[in-house]
Amino acid sequence: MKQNEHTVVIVDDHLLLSGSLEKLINSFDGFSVLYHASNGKELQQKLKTHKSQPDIILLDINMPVMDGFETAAWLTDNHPEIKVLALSMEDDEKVILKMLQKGAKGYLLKDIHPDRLKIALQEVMDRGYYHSEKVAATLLHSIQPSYNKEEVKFKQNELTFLQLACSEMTYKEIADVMSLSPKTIDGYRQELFNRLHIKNRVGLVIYALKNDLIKI
Amino acid sequence: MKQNEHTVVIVDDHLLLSGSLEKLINSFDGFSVLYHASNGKELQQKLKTHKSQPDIILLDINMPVMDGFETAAWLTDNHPEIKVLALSMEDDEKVILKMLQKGAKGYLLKDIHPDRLKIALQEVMDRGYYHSEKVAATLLHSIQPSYNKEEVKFKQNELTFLQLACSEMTYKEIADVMSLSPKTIDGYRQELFNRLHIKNRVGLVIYALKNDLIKI
DNA sequence: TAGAAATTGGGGGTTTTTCCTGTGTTGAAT
DNA sequence: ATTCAACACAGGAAAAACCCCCAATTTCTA
Repeated sequence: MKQNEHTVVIVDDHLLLSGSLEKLINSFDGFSVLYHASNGKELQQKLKTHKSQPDIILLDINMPVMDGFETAAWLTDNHPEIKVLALSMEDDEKVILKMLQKGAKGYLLKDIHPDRLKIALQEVMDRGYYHSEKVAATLLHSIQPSYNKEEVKFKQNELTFLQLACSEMTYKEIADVMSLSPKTIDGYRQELFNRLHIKNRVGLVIYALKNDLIKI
Repeated sequence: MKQNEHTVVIVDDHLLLSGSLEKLINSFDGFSVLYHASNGKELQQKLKTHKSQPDIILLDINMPVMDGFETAAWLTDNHPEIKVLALSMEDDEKVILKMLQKGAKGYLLKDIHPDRLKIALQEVMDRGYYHSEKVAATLLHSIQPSYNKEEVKFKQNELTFLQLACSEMTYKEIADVMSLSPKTIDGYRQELFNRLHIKNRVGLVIYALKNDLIKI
């Protein structure tokens, strides 16, 4: 490593990406890759054993073992001096916001042009943050007031019921696992049916799927 | 491009990956990247305008406009001499099989080690095909005789019922639109519940979703 | 601190779903 | 000609889902 060079660590379980990314970054003037890790746990260990710390960590979100959210949170707590740049395919507003709340200094989408990566690394070192255009737009959107997009929020119990109702359990069984009376469960059901304008449990499942409330 | 060098075209909408992948492949002895495309449509155009054809096309599956399946099918029909190597994150058996049916000569998972990519390219040129270990295992599994994994086929009426049952209609309504007696519909229901080992209509919806019988 | 709102759940009813068993008809195979 | 399998459908009944109205308690809030 040359002097005055900024160092990067890549945390991604897609070896093909991280491997070729390393070549790319090493070709950038002023940046070099220290090492890789394929998940958060591995990163924790390597941070301990390697003497020199990276300036920037390029962090993927979807990883086995210890995902990007957990890892970012841990890094913010334990290594606040290291700048975390999230690198992900998802431009889902909720994911982006969550990642930034965990302390990421920037969020890059994997569909950016390679040249952009250099700009991103430079900006993070210079100004302390960087975001893809799409991400910036998403962020802007997230702070806009939402006029007609009727806000559908769920209380914790309601959400739990809704998710359980998307399984093969009967309402009686749901009442049991939630330690509530079947009548209360029936109350949740009626309330949700009315609010979401649905006719039966099938409608509930469809709604939950369309709104990412459950995973199949 | 040097003589005797094999040429590669990358089709992927993740510019970051395709950009750094290019660097990687160009560093391989005997391989060089001709150009990129970020979807099937773009590839079609570039194949027309560029005079020299690639030996191999590295093809992502998830793309906007014209996805990997469509593109692979088109390539097989129109450029059978070009070897298509699918490159994807999904190790879902159905996806792999579908891609190979469309004519792909190989299937690489994005979590393979960069060194593997060179082997894959080499193998495709030498032997005509290459698969990741995981993919090979999946393929092997898929051709094993399925003893207990009973083949689930649906008769036309059964399938229609199943799909309608995934809406908010009552069985009575389904019977009406299918011009059958509610009792017949009930017969379909019982038969399906038994065959698919499900307990109620929610189970039916989940099953239909998992098996791509309906779209949300 | 009174009143409103949210939370929980009971009473009691109808409709739909779920389940089991049985019957007549048809068309193909023996 | 008989047997067999499939299909469409019926009767009957229990369980679950669905629906409306009401009440006690807590919690928020004006």
